[in-house]
Amino acid sequence: MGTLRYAILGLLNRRSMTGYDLKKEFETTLSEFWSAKHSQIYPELKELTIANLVSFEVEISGEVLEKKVYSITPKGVALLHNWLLTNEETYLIPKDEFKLRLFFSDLLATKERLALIKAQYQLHLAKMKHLEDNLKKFASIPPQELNHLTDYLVLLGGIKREKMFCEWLEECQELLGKVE
Amino acid sequence: MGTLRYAILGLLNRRSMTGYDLKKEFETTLSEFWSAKHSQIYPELKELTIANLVSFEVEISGEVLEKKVYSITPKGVALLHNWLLTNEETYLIPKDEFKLRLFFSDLLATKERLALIKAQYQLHLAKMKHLEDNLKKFASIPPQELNHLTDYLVLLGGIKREKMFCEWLEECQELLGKVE
DNA sequence: GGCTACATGTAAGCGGTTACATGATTTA
DNA sequence: TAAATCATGTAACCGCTTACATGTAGCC
Repeated sequence: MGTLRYAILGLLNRRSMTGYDLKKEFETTLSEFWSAKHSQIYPELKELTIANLVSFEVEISGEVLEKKVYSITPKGVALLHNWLLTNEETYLIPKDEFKLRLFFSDLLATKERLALIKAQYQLHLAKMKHLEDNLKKFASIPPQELNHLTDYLVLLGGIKREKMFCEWLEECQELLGKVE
Repeated sequence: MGTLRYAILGLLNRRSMTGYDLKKEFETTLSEFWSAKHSQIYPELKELTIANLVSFEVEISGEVLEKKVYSITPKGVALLHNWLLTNEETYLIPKDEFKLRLFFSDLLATKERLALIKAQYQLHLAKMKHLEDNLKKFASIPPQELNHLTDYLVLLGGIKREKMFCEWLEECQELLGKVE
């Protein structure tokens, strides 16, 4: 797939930044749908530079510290645009360790099984509340500006996902509570 | 994590089988929440055997073909049971290439953006219908037997996930259709 | 006789994480 | 002046996929 390169190109298309800035973007803005550690980002930037998809300028921070500010090249923009259009996805079902546990949970006592579900429910409930908190950063809902609208829609997708999990886990709890 | 070993132990705890049978289980029964290729299964079975978590007996199929029928050992059952109880999950948000595309889709024309969403919608709609079809295999809903009930709940989770995606994509279509 | 399914393995490579490694700048 | 953050890299390893490799059994 090589999706990381497009995530980086997409971010650099919004604004020029350093590898460290990119790292922070993955930790915050993109964390809902993609992630990458700096140990993956720096080598990728090297490759993208060689392929002439990005370029960098060295900036001096303070007295001596050199930082590389990366920008997307016209060739990079073209590739990014092309990737956005050619959507040959077949949609891979994400692995779900909790469902695996649930599937084999006939080995457990009813009490243990319910505890497992409750713990998972708490995780998703907390996540949902956290995401709903993020709605506050939008001045109007839905946002009028396109850039903010896509941000909003992605956040909405996360909230819906967590809500769905919570509802499903409630149903699991109810049906499995009746057993024995 | 080393989750694969528990998936295999869980399956062997239900019934003894060959590596090939396991492969088919991953392709069918577990496909909604876990997957593994035979190139991963066979080496894992080797390791599990060395660790005395499973054992095998050679069976002759036809004239000469030897197949290894694996069974879980008491030590394996104990480890599986322990894994089910110690649920130290922190819940990792699954990567979502479509959301990444959507997030950067301000580069596209409205028409192109809507086409992207529609294609994704079709994928999830088809998946949902396919999963709903699978409900037919249950004699009663909800199933009475515990074993079938966990199967049912996992399936239900998949259907709910696809339904959620469809609803979200409809909202995306509506809000982005208004732009410009 | 030919095709599909059964059956079992290994090797190369990719995407990703964890750990190793270093040093400057800012802030409390 | 100590701690947190900024800043950039490499190395080892893990989980997984794709491809390589081989052969049998059952069915039409």
